[in-house]
Amino acid sequence: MNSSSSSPKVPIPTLERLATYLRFLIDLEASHVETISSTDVEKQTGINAAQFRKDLSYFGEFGKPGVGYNVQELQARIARILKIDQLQPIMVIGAGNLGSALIGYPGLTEHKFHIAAAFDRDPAKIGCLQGNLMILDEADVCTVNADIGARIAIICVPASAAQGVADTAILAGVKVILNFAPIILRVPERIVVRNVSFLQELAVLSYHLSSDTKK
Amino acid sequence: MNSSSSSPKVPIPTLERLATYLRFLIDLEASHVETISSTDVEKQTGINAAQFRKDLSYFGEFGKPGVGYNVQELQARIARILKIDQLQPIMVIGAGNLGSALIGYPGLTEHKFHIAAAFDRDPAKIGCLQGNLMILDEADVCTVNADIGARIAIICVPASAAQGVADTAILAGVKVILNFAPIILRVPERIVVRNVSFLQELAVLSYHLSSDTKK
DNA sequence: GGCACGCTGTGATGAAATTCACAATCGCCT
DNA sequence: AGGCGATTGTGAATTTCATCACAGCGTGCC
Ligand SMILES: NC(=O)c1ccc[n+]([C@@H]2O[C@H](COP(=O)([O-])OP(=O)(O)OC[C@H]3O[C@@H](n4cnc5c(N)ncnc54)[C@H](O)[C@@H]3O)[C@@H](O)[C@H]2O)c1
Ligand SMILES: NC(=O)c1ccc[n+]([C@@H]2O[C@H](COP(=O)([O-])OP(=O)(O)OC[C@H]3O[C@@H](n4cnc5c(N)ncnc54)[C@H](O)[C@@H]3O)[C@@H](O)[C@H]2O)c1
Repeated sequence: MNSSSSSPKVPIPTLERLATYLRFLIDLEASHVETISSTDVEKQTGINAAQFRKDLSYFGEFGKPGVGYNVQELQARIARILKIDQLQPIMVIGAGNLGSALIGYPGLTEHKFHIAAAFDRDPAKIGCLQGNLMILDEADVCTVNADIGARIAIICVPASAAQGVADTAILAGVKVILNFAPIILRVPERIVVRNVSFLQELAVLSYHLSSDTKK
Repeated sequence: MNSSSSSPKVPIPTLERLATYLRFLIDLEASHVETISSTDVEKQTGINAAQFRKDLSYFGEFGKPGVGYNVQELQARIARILKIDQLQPIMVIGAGNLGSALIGYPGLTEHKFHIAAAFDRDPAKIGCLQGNLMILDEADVCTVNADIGARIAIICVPASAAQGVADTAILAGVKVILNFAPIILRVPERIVVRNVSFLQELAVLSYHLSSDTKK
């Protein structure tokens, strides 16, 4: 109904699934599949066919009745919707266990995310290379980001330091934050935060063990 | 209304929030706060007060009208609901970047999760120590788990290997799976899977950059 | 060419989750 | 002791999300 320029209210779950579709389509493209129908998607991903069509419908019309969707084209259009059709620079703050894992993760580049800079406060880490990325001083976040222009920050510092580095990142021009620290960040209205909580995931799983009480 | 023994239909979002409450309560307890009201929770976490009360109401009555909730007691009861009131054994499969970060993560123990064993297929890693945990051969998952009795598995192997190790884990008696590989696992009905997808999170964030087109 | 089939896009319907609103309860203060 | 402000627990209303169902179009087949 409306083009990708200004979509008024796209449900968050739809956005989450778009990323799943994108991944799926990339894999399909690698397998040289040219066309796919919503029913095929349902068979292979378990996501309801109507759901898939409705998700796409928020952004325009993509498919041909009687045929389906062109894999390559759809993949490109979803990437555009998600603003990852060209390299999207990211800053990582905290180069400990988790931060290092992210820096070394090739999957990010595959999806056009680019870790442009990584920061830490530990003098033993500053100046060291991780892969081909040098760890920078967290005090320089603002000046460095004036060059880099990252609008996405990933926070991988201990909970006690998370609010502080979030504030700094926002000052440096970051618009959205992926937070791995187990606290709820206080940020201005306009800033979007998403939290990743392994503990939360594990807790939900752990709860489900209850049904197997027999054994 | 019904006790913690057999709750018929607890919404998943409620379970996710329970973990958040738990974390929050642990921090409160460390700050020697004894009592808290649902409105306080709203102020400090941003979660609606009625939501908080309704979430708890699925599991019985916890608070006192006019007063609020006893922090310590509530914390203990949520832990019990989530089955993490005593150490919950977990197996990790794949001791690469991400698996290693998890193995070295102290936050797990803090929440009564215990990584009882870690497996890999790489001969260079098998037999090595990470922290005080020895990496075991992935071929031994079944025999080892006969001793350990882990019902939770965390999958940290490449996407191409994920389905295989999931099958193995299920054979070994695992009931629920936390999957970090970017694929949709095919598992029997009774098995609960939760996927953690950093790319999905980043994609949702990246999408939101659109609204800041002015500058 | 025309007909029949398959698939899309979407309004209508249904389910689920969140928020509202208030009666019931508690502890405190006088 | 009794009334009052504060806070809980929860049915009802609202909002959000998922699914259904079908009109309409495109393609290929006869
Ligand atoms: N490791 C995991 O598997 C895991 C899982 C879930 C959540 N987390 C969370 O992710 C965060 C990071 O975990 P981790 O295991 O990598 O911890 P870590 O201790 O290995 O690394 C934290 C890093 O942050 C740096 N740091 C501290 N204060 C800083 C500051 N003000 N500015 C910049 N850098 C600073 C430290 O020097 C260190 O290098 C924590 O909040 C943790 O709770 C980790
Ligand atoms: N590193 C990250 O930050 C990150 C982020 C998001 C998702 N992931 C996903 O998590 C998974 C692991 O990522 P990683 O960075 O740790 O990769 P990695 O390559 O560092 O580690 C993978 C490990 O799995 C082992 N392995 C391979 N096949 C195996 C098998 N059949 N049985 C047992 N072990 C096996 C390998 O030997 C290796 O040690 C991948 O699916 C990746 O897409 C990683």
